[in-house]
This record gives sequence, structure tokens and C-alpha cells, in this order.
Amino acid sequence: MKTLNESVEVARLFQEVMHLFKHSMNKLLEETGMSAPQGMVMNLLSKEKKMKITEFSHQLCLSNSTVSGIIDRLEKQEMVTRERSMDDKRVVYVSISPGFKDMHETFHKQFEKNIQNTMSKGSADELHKIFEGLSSLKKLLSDQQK
Amino acid sequence: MKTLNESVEVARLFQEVMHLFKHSMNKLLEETGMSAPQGMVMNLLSKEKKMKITEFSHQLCLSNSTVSGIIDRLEKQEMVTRERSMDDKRVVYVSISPGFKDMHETFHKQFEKNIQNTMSKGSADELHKIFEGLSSLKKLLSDQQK
DNA sequence: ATAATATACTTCGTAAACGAAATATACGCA
DNA sequence: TGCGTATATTTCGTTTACGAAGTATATTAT
Repeated sequence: MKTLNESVEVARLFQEVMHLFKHSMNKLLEETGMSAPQGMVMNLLSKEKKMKITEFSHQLCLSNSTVSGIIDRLEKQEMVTRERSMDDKRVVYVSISPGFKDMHETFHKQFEKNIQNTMSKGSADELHKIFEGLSSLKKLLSDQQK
Repeated sequence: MKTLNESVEVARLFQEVMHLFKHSMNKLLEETGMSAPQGMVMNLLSKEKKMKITEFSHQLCLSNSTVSGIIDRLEKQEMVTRERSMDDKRVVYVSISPGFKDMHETFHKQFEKNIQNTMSKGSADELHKIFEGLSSLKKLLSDQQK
């Protein structure tokens, strides 16, 4: 019957790691002046030039309303542009502002270097175990959703 | 040089689990009308009758200002009481409101049952691996902080 | 004893995050 | 064609989260 203590410990540990994770992301983005969620949006835009709000929501596990707000603030900083689709006037495409493309390129490379730097402190084996552990936890939590 | 992809995968997976975790907590607290952070505060108060704001901050990895706000809202719902310390007039003790103690007892038991229910779907071995993985990740992220 | 510092907490401004409701557009079907 | 439903996004109200600045009290040094 000591599953209770273990469960609570896992929950507490996860919370701690969650906290560290957010701070880590913020630190990696510090020089850019972007927040973590803003950085994640820009990161996705590195691969796809144009993205719909709903696509961001799915990729980032965030609600549409949250993404809408993040885009608002990126737009205010003139990092991205909103553009209404002509095919389907309900959809809005987000893309990197022309004037910000070069800067973004620089930031993106720096970010990749930084994240690799952090993670490469762990061996491949260690990374693998982390991945496995997270997958198991994901499964437990997903099952409970129902 | 494929650490980059693995790092990004771990980051993405973590984000996903983070999302599930929050929803899980919200679901476990649904009937109580409390949010996850509010529930965590009440949970700590199950063990310690009186706690300082700063103690909550440390236990929950939150800033004092965040905790202050959470207590504000719990106080408005008359679940907890603030009380200025006589020994050191800077400190504020938070405790469960007398009128809410019984209700809290019920909620607490239900919560423990629920969390155990979720986690006990995993074997002891699995829980152990999850714990290990999170510990490793914690270490990687902590080291990078410096 | 008093000035400088440190500690505990609150307040404020900003960014997230969510769900619910509102708006606009698209689609299916009678 | 036109009505009901579905989809995409925004807006709104609430809670969370933070750091910086402010207030009050305590401690230390001189």
C-alpha cells in the first residue's frame, strides 16, 4: 500500500522538473527577448513558413485562445505577420515578418546550439531512459483521462 | 550529432506530459471546485496545520507573490485563514478555516484515493523507472542553470 | 542607539493558460 | 436557395506565474 507515497513523490518530482524545464527554456531564449511559448512558436515557423492557428495549438498542446494571445504579442513585436487565407476565409496564416527573417535565422541557430549543449551532458543511454520514463508516465496519465 | 533530434524529442514529449499532468490534477480536483495550485496548498495543509507563505513557496517551487495570490483566492472562498505571527510580525501563518475542516478531510481522502488509482495502474517497477528518468532530467536541467 | 541590511509579505504590470461565448465563414442537405 | 451545423479564430473573465517595487518588521554593525 505504499503506492500512495510513491505516487505523491512522482507528482512532486514532476512538478519540480516542470519548473526547471520552464526556466531552462526561458534561459535559452533570454537574449532574444522572447518568452518560452513565443520561442516555441518561432521554432515551428523555422520548418513551416506558414502555419494556421489550429496547427500551432495541436503541435504545442495549447488551446486556440492561448495561441491567439501569443501571436498577438509576437505581432506587436513585429516578429510575425497574420494573413487571412483566400481559399478559406476562416483561417489565418502566421508567418515570420520579412524584416525579422535574418534575425530569426541567427536566433534559431543559437537556440539549437544551446539546447544541444544542455542535453548532450547526458549520455545517449541516459536520454533514452528519460524518454522511456516520460513515455510511461504519459501512458498512465492518458489512461486516467478516460 | 543526432543528440539535437533526441533533445528536441525529449523536450516535445515533456511538454506533452506536462499538459497531461495539469489536466490530470484538475480532473482529480474537479468536484472540489479548487484549481490544481489551490489543491496543492490545501494538500500541504493536511500535514502541517500552520504554514508560512515562504514555506509554501519553497515546497511548491513558486514565488512568494504567486503563493500570495493563491492564498488570496482560497481566503475569498473561506477555505483558509491568514493570521499574523506574534513572534515575528513579518510572517503570516495560513491555516484551514475552522468551518472548512470537515469538508477538507473528505476532499483529502478522495484525492488520495484518486491519485493512487491513477498511479497504481503502473507496476512498482514502472513507477521506479519513471522516477529515475525524471531524476536524470532534473539533473541535466539543474546543471544547465549555472 | 541608530543606520544599513536583511527578511516576509503584498501590490502591480505583463505574459500565459483555459473554457465559454461571440463572430465569421464553410458545408451539407432538403 | 436557404437553414442548420461544423469549423476557425477572437474576445472575455478568471487563475497562474514572475520579477520589481513597496511596506513593515527584524537583525547587524558601528
